[in-house]
Amino acid sequence: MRRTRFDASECPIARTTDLIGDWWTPIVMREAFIGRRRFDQFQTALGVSRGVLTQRLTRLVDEGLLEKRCYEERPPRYEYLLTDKGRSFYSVLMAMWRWGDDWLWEDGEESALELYDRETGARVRPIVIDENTGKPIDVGGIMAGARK
Amino acid sequence: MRRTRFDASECPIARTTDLIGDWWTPIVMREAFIGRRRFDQFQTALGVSRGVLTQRLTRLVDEGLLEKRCYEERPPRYEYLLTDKGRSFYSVLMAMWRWGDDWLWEDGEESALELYDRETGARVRPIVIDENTGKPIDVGGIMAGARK
DNA sequence: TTAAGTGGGTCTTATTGTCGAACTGAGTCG
DNA sequence: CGACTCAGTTCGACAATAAGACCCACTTAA
Repeated sequence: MRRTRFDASECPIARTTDLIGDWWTPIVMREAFIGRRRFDQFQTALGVSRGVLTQRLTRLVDEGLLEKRCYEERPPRYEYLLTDKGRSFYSVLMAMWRWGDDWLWEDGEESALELYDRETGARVRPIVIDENTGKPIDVGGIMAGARK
Repeated sequence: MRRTRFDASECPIARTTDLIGDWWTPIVMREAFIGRRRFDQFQTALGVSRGVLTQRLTRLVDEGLLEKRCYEERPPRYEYLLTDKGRSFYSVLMAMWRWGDDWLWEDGEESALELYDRETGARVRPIVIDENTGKPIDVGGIMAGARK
């Protein structure tokens, strides 16, 4: 049986899950944000099987998060660049970072990595708020409903 | 071969991926936020195979996002409740919502669902910012580095 | 001019994961 | 008694992942 697809769901969470729910995919995107571009850069950085990497990069290109560009004709060489859609996915990774950093280390243990502002060097802590009111998002205060 | 695990990675994104990278898992969490509690509520709402649902709920309990509680002794009946860790995962789902809503509908088409403030009824648009400066998170401005 | 190397993949085999449906089992209801 | 409910477990078929071998177009070094 084919794995259940969510890409035609009404729910944005489900559609996003369909795209990034493949094993490795969020981590491939992370590497793209770090600046990796070429197949072998991804492959050696991640140690992922070449077959899986091919499938993931191809899907991310198909979905428009990455763009495959030939940067050299002879011999033919390609690179994978972030598109606007791909770049804006950074928010999701940052939300994942924050939650993972807050909850996925044992008490006493601390994650070794932190986020910094490239200009000021200040520590950055991602948080999800409502763009309109500036209030933090919390479970109780929000509901989903039909578009008015 | 066993699927590659990221739960011991140094990177919070990778650890989060390990947890929610299972097919169905983010959607099970979504249902928990909607208020589902019992096995059959999840199962009929989602149509997921019962075996997979069992595995997902068990893992979410093991990882501390849900708590399994017996709410009736005779006959024995259980419910799955969000813990603090689970509730705080809402941010990640909201970031996924926003990105999916922005990018996963064709031009001209619009998603049918929106988020509303439960009190004011105003539309809510999640956005990820830096908690310290209030500035939106963007790719260029941030770097990851060793904890100082 | 052949040998080794590089970038970007494909192919194969073995193992895991997922799907759908049927089955189990404790307990309740009529 | 038989039917029904909740909360799962079990099963066989099919899909996805891992690891590594292989391939091909070119380039560089000997």
